[in-house]
Amino acid sequence: MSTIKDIARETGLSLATISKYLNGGHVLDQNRERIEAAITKLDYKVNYFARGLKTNRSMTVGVLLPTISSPFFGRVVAAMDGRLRQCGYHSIVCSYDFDPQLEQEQLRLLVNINVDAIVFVPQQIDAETLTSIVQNVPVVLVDRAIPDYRCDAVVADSLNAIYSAMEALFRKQHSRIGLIVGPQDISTARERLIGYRRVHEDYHIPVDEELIQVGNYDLESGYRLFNALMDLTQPPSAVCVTNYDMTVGAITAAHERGIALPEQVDFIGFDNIDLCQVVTPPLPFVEQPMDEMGREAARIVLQRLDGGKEPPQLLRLKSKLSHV
Amino acid sequence: MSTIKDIARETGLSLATISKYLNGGHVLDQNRERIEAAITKLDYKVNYFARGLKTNRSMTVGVLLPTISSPFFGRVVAAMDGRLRQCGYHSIVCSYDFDPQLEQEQLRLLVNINVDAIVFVPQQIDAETLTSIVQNVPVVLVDRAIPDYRCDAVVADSLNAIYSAMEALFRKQHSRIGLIVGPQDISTARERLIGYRRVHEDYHIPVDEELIQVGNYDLESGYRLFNALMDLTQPPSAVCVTNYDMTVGAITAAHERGIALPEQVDFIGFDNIDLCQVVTPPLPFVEQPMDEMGREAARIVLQRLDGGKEPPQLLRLKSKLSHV
DNA sequence: TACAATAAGCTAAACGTTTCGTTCTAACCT
DNA sequence: AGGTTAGAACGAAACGTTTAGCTTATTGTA
Repeated sequence: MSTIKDIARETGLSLATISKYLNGGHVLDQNRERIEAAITKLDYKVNYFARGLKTNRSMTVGVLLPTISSPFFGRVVAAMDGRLRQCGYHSIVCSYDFDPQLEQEQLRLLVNINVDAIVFVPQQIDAETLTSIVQNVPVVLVDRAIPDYRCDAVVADSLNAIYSAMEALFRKQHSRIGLIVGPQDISTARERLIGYRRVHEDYHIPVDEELIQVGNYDLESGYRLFNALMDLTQPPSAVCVTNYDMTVGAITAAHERGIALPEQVDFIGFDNIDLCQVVTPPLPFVEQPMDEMGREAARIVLQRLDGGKEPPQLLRLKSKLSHV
Repeated sequence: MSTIKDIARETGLSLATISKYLNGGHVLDQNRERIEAAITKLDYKVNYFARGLKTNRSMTVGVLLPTISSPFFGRVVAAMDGRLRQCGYHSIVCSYDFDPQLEQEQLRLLVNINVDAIVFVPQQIDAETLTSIVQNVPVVLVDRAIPDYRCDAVVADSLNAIYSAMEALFRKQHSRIGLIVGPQDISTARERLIGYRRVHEDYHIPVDEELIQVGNYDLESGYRLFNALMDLTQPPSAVCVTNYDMTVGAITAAHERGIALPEQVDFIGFDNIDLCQVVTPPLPFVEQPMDEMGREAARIVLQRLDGGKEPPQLLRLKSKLSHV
């Protein structure tokens, strides 16, 4: 591996000049050419470690997700990465596979490898632990907040999303609407349930607790809980499902029972753009602003990396109902 | 941030001794305690950059995937990461979102940040480009091979997987079997098609080209191509779909048309364990050995990092048909 | 023509580790 | 008691950059 010294020797210039050029500084045209030539000739690459040691920057943003196989997070990260890349930063992704132990470990890893910022979708961790692990590195929470932890966060407005979905169904004269919601230790899943209750309150429609089914965000629970709803002595006339995988499960269950969506049971899915659009007729779904979440997360990260000292902001982005 | 020097000062020991201890060396019990105490007191953490600069190792494995939202790759990576973690290595994931430009860029990034090895699911890149980007870093290909590129690779035996799936259907007297297969620039998708043709040859059953539908591995194409098969003047009596998302699409299409799987049209899915198991009756599917692929990839990586100089190996792992 | 102002390049010190070769200490043997 | 040896600790150099402070060359202006 050749170093900056080799380039200096080859070109007859000093280390400082080479370094200056590499970092975007101005050098004489003639020297620029010489340096370029030497770089290609010797196949020089800057040493990441040496640079990091001096600058204390890695130009790298760590991303920690509950799982690596989620279309939702995949989309958010893609949007974010695109934006960061434009500014010379790169994303590095880790997942903890829903394991609370690993959640902390991976966080420690990111800190250890000196990422300049951390974008984090938390699950179990509490404010205190997070504080103790991460110091001096800006953290941006995505999709979920952590109670009592002060930092930037970008979330979708789950409460209003469900609220409008319900309103749409109320307008169509439904008053018994099934809800398949996620684990209640996830802040946004809680919010979705709150939205469900609040809209009932506001419209003076009683909530039948039987209609609230708590799943764990996977396909199987969507399938099982949709069936559970239909097996009630008094089944709902409409069902709203609140994430990607459970939407697949619920639609499959409906199809199997020969229930025509949305004619026999009205239906609103969540996040699963592909599936909801592909079925005939297309089904309405709540679409969280994935690209916007990614872009905003990137914006905040860049702002912090630029030394921004504003108080932490909680950004609540609007979800939208695909169509009614 | 405190450094090893602070620990030395605090304990009265020399840099060398602290470093030795940090790297697992033996020191007097009394000193060990002093060092430990100083470390917690000063909240010392080794500087990743400085260590890397000296050792030329990052203890980090870069993983590059076509997309970050795939249950298949997610599972493979999880298995791999678990194994690597046991040996003190960590995985760092990037994706190129099916973008050939980004595929190269991300590869360069991984090289630049000095990962010790690269695990790579390639799509478009050719041997020459890859060679020019990655030098002196062991590469392990996963799921797909690259023509003319000599390196370790771990793939599932797609050819035989499809072969056995077809045999199972032949045994049930099907002779017109639809195939929904992936893009033919992906090596394993090619193999799956070859397996389809070969088994027909071997069984002396003619191939009707109409029955071969080439999709692009997403939900929509599974849906559309299943419908295309059913719309043939002479539709197949069984259908085999060859990845996760297209399996969702195909099952949905079948359900919508009121086709009972597997009674009216026999069916074999791929990879989508959740969905195929949840439907009633459960549908057979080809299950690629995701965990094994991950573990084997890790094993090879570790072997290379340990200086292993064996010739590159192409590991072809057996897929299995869930049940008949 | 002389002088300031600007641009370009240089020297050398630092960043925080690891590691080689050396020195010190104490235990063991004959 | 003298000599040997193993174990522990040490001193110092090196890894490949960046950057502050300085020198030299060039240009424009009075």
